[in-house]
Amino acid sequence: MGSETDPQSVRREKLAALEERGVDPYPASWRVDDTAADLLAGFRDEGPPHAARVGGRVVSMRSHGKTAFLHIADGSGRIQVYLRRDELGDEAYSLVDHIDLGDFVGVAGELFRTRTGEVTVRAREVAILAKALRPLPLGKVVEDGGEARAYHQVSDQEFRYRQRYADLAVHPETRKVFEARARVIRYLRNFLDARGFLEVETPALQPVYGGAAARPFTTHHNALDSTLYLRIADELYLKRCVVGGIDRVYEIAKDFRNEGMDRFHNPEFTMLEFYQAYADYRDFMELAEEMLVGLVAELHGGTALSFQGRSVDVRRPWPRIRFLDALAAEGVDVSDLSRPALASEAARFGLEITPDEGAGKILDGLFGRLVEPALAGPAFVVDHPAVLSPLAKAHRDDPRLVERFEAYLFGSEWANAFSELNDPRDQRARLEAQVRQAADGDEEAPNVVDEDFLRALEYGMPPTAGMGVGVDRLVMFLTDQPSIRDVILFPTLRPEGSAT
RNA sequence: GGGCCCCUAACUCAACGGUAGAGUAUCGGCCUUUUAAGCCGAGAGUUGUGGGUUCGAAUCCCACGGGGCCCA
Repeated sequence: MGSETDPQSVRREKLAALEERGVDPYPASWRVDDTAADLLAGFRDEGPPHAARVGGRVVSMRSHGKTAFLHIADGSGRIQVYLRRDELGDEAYSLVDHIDLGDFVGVAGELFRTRTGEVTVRAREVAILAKALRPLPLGKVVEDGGEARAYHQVSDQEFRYRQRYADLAVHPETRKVFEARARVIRYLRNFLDARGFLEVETPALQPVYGGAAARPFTTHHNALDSTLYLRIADELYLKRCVVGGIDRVYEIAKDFRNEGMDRFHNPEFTMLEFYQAYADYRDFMELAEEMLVGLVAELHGGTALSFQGRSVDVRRPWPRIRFLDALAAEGVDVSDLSRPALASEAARFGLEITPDEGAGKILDGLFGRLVEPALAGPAFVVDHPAVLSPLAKAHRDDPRLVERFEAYLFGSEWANAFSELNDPRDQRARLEAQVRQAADGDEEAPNVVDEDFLRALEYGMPPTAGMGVGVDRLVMFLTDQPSIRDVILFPTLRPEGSAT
């Protein structure tokens, strides 16, 4: 295969040539004193020359015979390097012939400003730090008055998701998304820490799954010879913590749901859940508003947020829309919440339902079709029917409803909260009803009652509010990324059939 | 689960039933302040895979694979 101009063969040949000269193409270390960004920021035209010692990946190269310019990129940004044969000597300069785009190099020298005005490291010493055997699809990037114009960048989404390492190496803006993601998570942690919440870790491997309606991933523990499930939610364990007296508790963790994948769903995703004793869902609406307003200010300043061409203002307070009122406003008859009545309403609105879908599913479907798309600005949907929410407390004013809200943004739910159900008798009845649903074919209902959870509730759980936040989706909104795969470093993909 | 769209050189794209091309990248040559460096020259493809229609298929049809978008 290896014709002489095939990039990978060429690189292997250069590597062999280096080793023949006694140059280690993968040295153990190279002391770095500076980052590209610091050097550029700290440069002064007057005064003695500023020493510079950097390392980075070669992302562009212009060789002129006895001189060469290249740009190297480190974690902070990129900086130009200027190599002269008369200053480096023939032997050191000949390294230039063995450097390819994508190689890591170390450069020591001093800063100067070129004729065209770019702050540049004039090299006194050059070393190859790691030879790249595989070419990166490096497009050309031109700094144009602060704006980086890029040419011929890889646009193939599959490549970007499957080879995120190359995507990151080639697209600085991809890294920006993940820096923003880290800021979001840091903000959430600080937000809760500052309010006295304790961060905990609960099991990802669970003998009984619960806390949400979803099909689980199933696995097996060999030593115990027992089936275990990857958690679909943290809820039931965090409530156990509240039973134990951790009045304010939270967890940021991966949940796993064995369901379809799309722009808003990845099989493993990051969930924040937090619980506060002696609070109710109304308190948490305030908290949700504070949280999002704070995040928007943290990431963008101000209260404006744009997502995929739509712009909203997140200023408080947000409208509170009662679930059944919203459906009624669309013409749905919600006077009878029995399954037959709802099924006929669904038919009237052209919503197909299957026999195993209960009243809750139908309500959910009607709501998703008729109401959700219109919820562009921040809003709370509140007071859901009890059938939809087996873990929420019955509404103090209307026993058909529960004390629950979902926070919406850009037509999509990003948070879900209840006044938590703490009556162990009511909770048992609802969990047993779920198991019956499972027996009737509902694959999203848990198949056994979590007796240990009920035991915990029987010891007594104070009145408590709880909220779950889909962190990935929140990051999508805050970073204006169109797909959940753009905010997960290594999203789930179908396994590659054949390599290379 | 259903519908629509995409897959051509390493990258970005053209060719839309009649010989598969360009720019970048790569390779060789020249070049001591360039920056999408420049000039001269070269190599590079089982057009995602498999089948079919046709004198002839990247192009039309079918299946499969992968991806994207929309809907359930």
